[in-house]
Formats: sequence, structure tokens, C-alpha cells
Amino acid sequence: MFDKIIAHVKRFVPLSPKEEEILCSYLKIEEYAKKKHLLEEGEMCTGKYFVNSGVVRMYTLNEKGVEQVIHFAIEGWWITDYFTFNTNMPAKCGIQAVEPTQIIVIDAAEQEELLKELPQMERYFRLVLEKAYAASLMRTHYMFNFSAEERYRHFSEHYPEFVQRVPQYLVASYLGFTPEFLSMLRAKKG
Amino acid sequence: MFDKIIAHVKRFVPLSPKEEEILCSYLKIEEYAKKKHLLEEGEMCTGKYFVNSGVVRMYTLNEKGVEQVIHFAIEGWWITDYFTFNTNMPAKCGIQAVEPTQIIVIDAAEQEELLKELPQMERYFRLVLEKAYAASLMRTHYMFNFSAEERYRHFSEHYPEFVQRVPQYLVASYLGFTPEFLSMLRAKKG
DNA sequence: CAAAAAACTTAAAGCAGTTTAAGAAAACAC
DNA sequence: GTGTTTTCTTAAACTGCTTTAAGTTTTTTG
Repeated sequence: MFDKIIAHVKRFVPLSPKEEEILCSYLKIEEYAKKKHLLEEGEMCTGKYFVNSGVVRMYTLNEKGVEQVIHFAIEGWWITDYFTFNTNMPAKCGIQAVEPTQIIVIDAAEQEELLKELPQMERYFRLVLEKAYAASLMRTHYMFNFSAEERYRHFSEHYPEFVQRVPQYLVASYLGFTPEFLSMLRAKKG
Repeated sequence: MFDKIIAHVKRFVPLSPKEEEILCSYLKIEEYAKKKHLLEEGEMCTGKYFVNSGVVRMYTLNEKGVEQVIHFAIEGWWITDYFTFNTNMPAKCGIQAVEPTQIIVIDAAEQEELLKELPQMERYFRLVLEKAYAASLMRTHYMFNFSAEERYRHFSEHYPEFVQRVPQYLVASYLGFTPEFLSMLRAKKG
């Protein structure tokens, strides 16, 4: 049930069988159908989500109410609204299942207890965040330094399963252009 | 000498006078003149940098050799190339002083020892990274959802000292447009 | 303080990507 | 399995920002 997340944690910090049990006692599994929300704009963000299977997207709304995809997470990725997680403010973004998705949740309120019981989880989350932050800066780099076409070619080369699993209009939004333009790119070649 | 960083750490985790001393024993001060590099592309990233005073920028190079500002850091911000910090790979980005800058460095090699001596620093860095990551996603949000003009107006309203201290062509690069266009915006109004 | 370098401005021509609108195809629900 | 909704396509008109190029101002340096 929790093997994937246990394996993930063990890639970063050691965990005895007993400690594995402790960790598991803090985990909850949740199932989300396609298009169901893990978090809706304006709600309180009550947990950290580990994608056990499936795909989710994080998005923000602009003034016209258009949804902009900020981030995808697939199996093995953590996702949460860190912006409001620590502040008890209502979320400014939504998190939604793109396909049927199984999520492992660590509740915000219980996280502190877990970190006291298993201090190495503090290190685990630090290391995971270092990777996520680096990836976010790399995304910024790609957005600035490559044209829409280059971004699309790069993305479909490096994450072909994504292009399969995720509707094109969400890929377009993530890459920062319109679905119509993506359609044009596809017509042109590949 | 290290009051600013001590105060910063204490905003997130407790630190006894003795522990303060331990922390300080791991810190080094470095001075950088304007335009000097903390890190150059291709070098190994050997530390984490806390800006004690001054401003630095992180940038990447595109294929044409044009520098793109990915990130600024002022007093009280940490900056490092997390992408290569943990991997011992040569850096893909540069970090440069924008004005005369005082940096507090934690050496990569010594960081592990520090974290063993002061486990709460693990928590400190996690919390700092959560903020940095949230800010990076927020930047992505602004890039996607606002026009170049809106981004400039928002930036100069919220970070007026920045617009004073940082050359315009760097602000333009950070906001994702050309210096010529920024000039045009300024001519138009304010 | 004079010379050189760095930073900023202006304006015209150009284009990458958007907008709009309407139709086709695929996925979903009953 | 048929009706409805969602997703994808095509194409023409449009626009926000870039490119280019030349000139001006400011800052740096010996």
C-alpha cells in the first residue's frame, strides 16, 4: 500500500522497519476521480500530497478567470500549496486530478508530530524541496530562453508519456501558449 | 558580524547562545565587488550563500550566449545552485554581485557536519526552501498571467528599491523582456 | 578631468504567438 | 449506441513585443 512512498523516502534517508511503521501511521490514502479537486482555490490547504499513481495539476486563475497550469505532478512527486501551507491562509491555487489518481496525504496538523517522531523526515523534505526548487528554476530558464516551438519539442522528447496522458490544452497551458498554437505545431511536424 | 544570519535562523528555529557559537564556527564572510562572480558557469558550486548586504543575481546563458536573469537575492536571502549543489556537477548558471556585496558562506563539504551538530538547521533549511519554492511558483504565475507592462508596474510598485539599485537592463531580463521595451514603458508613464 | 566603457533612449520594420470563430473528432454519460 | 459534452483543428486578422540601428547619457577608470 505504501511501498512507493517508503521506497522514495529511503532513497534520501535511512528508515528502520519500526520507523517505516511509524511513518505509515501518519499516511492516509485518498482516491480522486478524473477532474476531482485535491484543493480548490479559496480553501485551506490541509496537507502535503504524494502522488502514488496518476497525474495532478496545480493551476492559478488570472483576472479573466482563465486557468493557468503552473505545475504537474506524477507518480513519486510531492505537491502542495507551500504558499499557504504554513500560513493558514486560503489557497490561491487549485490542485486537480488529471486522470484517476491515488494520493497519499500527510496532514498539516499531524506533520509536526511526525517530524518529532522521525527527525530524519525533516532532512527528507529538505532534500525533496531542493530538487523541486531546482526544477522550478530550470522551468523558468526554459520559459525565458526557448521559443514556444522549442519548448514543445523539448517537452515531448523528454516527457513523451506526459503528452500521451495529459490533454493537449493542459500541455499548452503548462508550456505557456494557446491550444490553437499547439495544434498548429503538431500539424507542422510530429 | 553574523547577527543578521543568526536573527534569520532564529525566526524559524530556536538557538541557544552556545549553539549560536557552533553555527558561527561554520560561517565565513566573503566580500564581492560589483560584477564579481560568486559562481561562474562550469565551476563547481561549493557553498550556500546568504546575502548579508548587497544584491546578487543568478543567470543562465542561452545558445546565443545571452544572459537571462533567473533570480535576484538581496539581504536576508539564500542563493545557491541547488541543481548542482548535491551532484558535484559543474554549474549551469552564474551568480554575480550586482553591487558591492557581503556574503556569508556555508561550505558544501562542511554542511553535513553542521547539520549533525545542529539538527534544527535541517528544519531551518527546509522552511527557507518552502518559502523559496513558493516564491518561485508565484513568479511562474506572474510570468504567465500578466503582460510585460503589468509585470513591470507590479514589480516597481512592490520592489521600488530594486528598481533603484539594479540596472534597468537586468530588471528587464528578470521580467522577461528587452531593455528597449522597458525604456518605452518608462517613457509612457512613470 | 578626459577618454572609454557601460547603460539608456528612440523609432521603424518585422514576426511569434493570440484572438476569434466555426467545424470536426473524440470521449463520456445515460 | 445515441445524444451531449469535451477536446482538437484550421485559418485569417491582429497585436505585443522584438530586432535593428543609431544616437545620447551616465558611470567608470587611469
